[in-house]
Amino acid sequence: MTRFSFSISAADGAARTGIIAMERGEIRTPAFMPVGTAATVKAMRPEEVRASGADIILGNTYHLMLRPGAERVAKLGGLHRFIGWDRPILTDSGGYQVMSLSDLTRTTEEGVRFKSHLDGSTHMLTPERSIEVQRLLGSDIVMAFDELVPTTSTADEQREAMERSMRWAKRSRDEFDLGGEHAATSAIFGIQQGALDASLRKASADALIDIGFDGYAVGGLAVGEGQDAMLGCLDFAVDMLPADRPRYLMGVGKPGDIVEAVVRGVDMFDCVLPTRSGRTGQAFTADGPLNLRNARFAEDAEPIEPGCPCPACTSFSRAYVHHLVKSGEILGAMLMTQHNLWFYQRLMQALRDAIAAQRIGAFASEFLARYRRN
RNA sequence: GGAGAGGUGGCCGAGUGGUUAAAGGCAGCAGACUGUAAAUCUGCCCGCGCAAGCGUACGCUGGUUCGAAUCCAGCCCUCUCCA
Repeated sequence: MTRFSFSISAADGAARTGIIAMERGEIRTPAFMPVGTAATVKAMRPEEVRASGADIILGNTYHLMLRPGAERVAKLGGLHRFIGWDRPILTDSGGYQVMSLSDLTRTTEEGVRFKSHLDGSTHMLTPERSIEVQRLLGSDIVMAFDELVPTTSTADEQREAMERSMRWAKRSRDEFDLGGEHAATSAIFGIQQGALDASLRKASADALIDIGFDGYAVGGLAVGEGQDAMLGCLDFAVDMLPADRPRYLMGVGKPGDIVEAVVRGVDMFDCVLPTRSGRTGQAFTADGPLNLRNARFAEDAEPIEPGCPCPACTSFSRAYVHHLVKSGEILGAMLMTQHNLWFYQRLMQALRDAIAAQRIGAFASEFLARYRRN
């Protein structure tokens, strides 16, 4: 029985590659986790997500507690059984929604009171309830309940939010430890906050380390600060987190962001881009993103990305996908999502291979030069 | 043959004297999307021009008026109902 272990097989500079071993399966790092907010990676069947190379997917506390309800999912045997995915699932704590739905929320020391976006009903999310929901879902990697603020908020607001997040991290850890069998078979990650401020990031990291977590996330980035600012923050923030534990950059990102973050020592990522952009017509390729809605693809017989081994590319032309996307056909969203998930997972495999081959620097510069050329 | 309704920019469809190059929707063209309130959102969308602006435009022709998509006359066409 392996509750949770992280073994690094190779390192190249700050970058590392390895394996997170859990009861439900191994996670190859650096890893990309497709986002399945509402108990589905949109437009994909679980076997298609797996076939793309994903070892783990992400689910969301906020959405699932509102619909269908955590207790209902638990009654039906847990999230894995409910959605037909037997590998690890990481659940977000709902902290992100505190910010993205901030006009509907009120934050106090106890937690966050918010109105459901579904029916307007009022709910309370506390660290304890967030962890309980994640336990009811049967999450493999539980995220501490945190609060993130825009990087443009005042220094006082950033400090207060970070400090409150650390108090909530302690409460999250304590609640997790009361979880009995669930605690014995799953893991919990803390989330570093502190906006772009090095001293706040350091204080946050130290607080988390003092509490002790299985893995450590960098939170509160990729929220509009721009890539330069984000990478500048990662330059110091990542190194503040324990080197022998998985480091997870939440919500990131674009292919270039992921490459840059891996170079800086990040092991895990999640992002809605491959799935959401797929549904809105954007395909990722090694030569940069393509908007398949564009008229120039109307009679293009090439696959979405020439050379790509994914099922969408081996069977269909850009012209067909262009037609499907423009027509609003469901298959268009499916094929685009499938290609994008394959692209992301192939990128992660290439990063793992490059680190193992001790050539992450060369790989990164080659990838970024080619990706940005177009 | 009789009665009625109507012809508006690629399509649908507002608009009944000036603030109308003409609402809105669709189609079209492009952009955005980073721990998913997203199969979503934003911009452009008569021609020429960077722009000010100029030209052309609400079935056709003519008229009323300082001014007409809007009022009048004739003509052409479409639809509904009655014979």
